[in-house]
Amino acid sequence: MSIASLSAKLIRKARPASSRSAADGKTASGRALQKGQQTKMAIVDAALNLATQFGLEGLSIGALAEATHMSKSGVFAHFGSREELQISVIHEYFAQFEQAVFYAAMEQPRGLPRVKALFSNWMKLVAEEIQSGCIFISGAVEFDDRPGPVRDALATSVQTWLAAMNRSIVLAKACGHLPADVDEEQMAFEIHGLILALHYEARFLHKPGSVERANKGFANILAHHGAPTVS
Amino acid sequence: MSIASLSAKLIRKARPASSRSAADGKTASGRALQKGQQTKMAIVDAALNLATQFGLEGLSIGALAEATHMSKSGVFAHFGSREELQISVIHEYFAQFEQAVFYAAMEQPRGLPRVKALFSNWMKLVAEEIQSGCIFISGAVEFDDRPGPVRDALATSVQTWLAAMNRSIVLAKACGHLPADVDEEQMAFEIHGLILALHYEARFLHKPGSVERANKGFANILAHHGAPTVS
DNA sequence: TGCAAAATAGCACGATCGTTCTATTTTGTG
DNA sequence: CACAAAATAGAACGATCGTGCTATTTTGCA
Repeated sequence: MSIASLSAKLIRKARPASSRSAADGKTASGRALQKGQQTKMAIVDAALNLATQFGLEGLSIGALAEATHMSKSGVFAHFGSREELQISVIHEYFAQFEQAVFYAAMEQPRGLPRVKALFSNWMKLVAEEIQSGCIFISGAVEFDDRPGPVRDALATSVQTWLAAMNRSIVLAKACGHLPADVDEEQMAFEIHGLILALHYEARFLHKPGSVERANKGFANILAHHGAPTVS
Repeated sequence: MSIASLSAKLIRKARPASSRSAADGKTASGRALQKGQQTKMAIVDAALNLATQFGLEGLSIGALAEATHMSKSGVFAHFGSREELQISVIHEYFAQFEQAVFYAAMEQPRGLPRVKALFSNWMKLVAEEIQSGCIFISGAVEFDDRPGPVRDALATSVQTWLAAMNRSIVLAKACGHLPADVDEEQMAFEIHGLILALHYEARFLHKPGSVERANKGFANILAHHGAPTVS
């Protein structure tokens, strides 16, 4: 399953009202109203901002109500539970991540250029998140050993992205841009480490030069795994 | 400042009662009682267990009281605030970390053997923490942008350890075990990334083979930075 | 052994949280 | 415009949290 097809799946669930009314045959109105979805999107946007800063666990409905100038129950009614709100935030973050990192790199030709673009886009996003925070990283810590739908949504999103990264390396091998004996799992693991080190040392330790070190580390990984040395 | 000297500094503060009584000249007893310190150590131990599993923010005094079979106020009185409790936990974790990773590696001769031992011990500890959690990692996320004494204690501990790692690489260069032009900050950054990737992929994603990938990554880093290829 | 001080317990406080229930307002449409 | 349904607000709930205050017990030493 491609990262794109998963994204499409996430978009479902958008219009539960219309399908339910058709199934019930009870309510007369055949079309879903739009005002609700509209404000719901605004709430999720605000929630994403709060969650990136304070984490998914630090996201409270009261603070969210204040941020959106609504009442607590007004916000709550859109989701039915805090867990659903958190899941909505995860899906929204995943969609934005997919757009900024994955799709943006698809314009590059398959092979090494695309691998480099994927890393570059990923780096650029995380570098911005040094200020705001990244829920793929904070969420991993918060839901380490807390099973449930929130953890599942988080893990699925991350795994989907990491799998996409893996495939791009496999494709680079197929293109002859990387030696055929390269272990893509190993290479993706090392790249993931660079991103995590960047986030840790820059955001938490405020250590200067972390972005450069992550870039240098990527070049080292490429060189070590047999990519042609360039630029 | 060595990691050892910092550890000694952390131990201070242990006996506030005796020094205060001497200063006041009020209380007659010249010696600090021991029962309090004893149960305090037991509380910190239990708190460390809770904190590794649920994070420093997930550490509640109520749960800690239940774990130690004490009353909330009985626990609370030993620290005066939750922040002090969290700081005590951080200091205790740092002391154990220092013992298991740093001191244990000091038996190895300086140079590459000691660098390898430091990484090996670090790896072994984090591999165990796949089950329990690591407060240097979870704490970094929880106190990303929350200034205060807890964040300071956390950051100081981590920086002390990373500096020790750095120094071991510098020493390896001085011994001629690594080329003189090796960038120890770069090398330490990449090693740190491996540890973080191990913690993320093994503990959160439950991905098998992560320990082997981290070890392989360390060998790759050594090779790329010009260490003699061995075993 | 007695006595002061330290250690611990018990209780209650204010605040915040997610959630529920019941009005009230707003929306979209016949 | 009218009317039903959707959207939002308001108030209250039980639970949990850190913390302060006041007993009560335990400790260590003269």
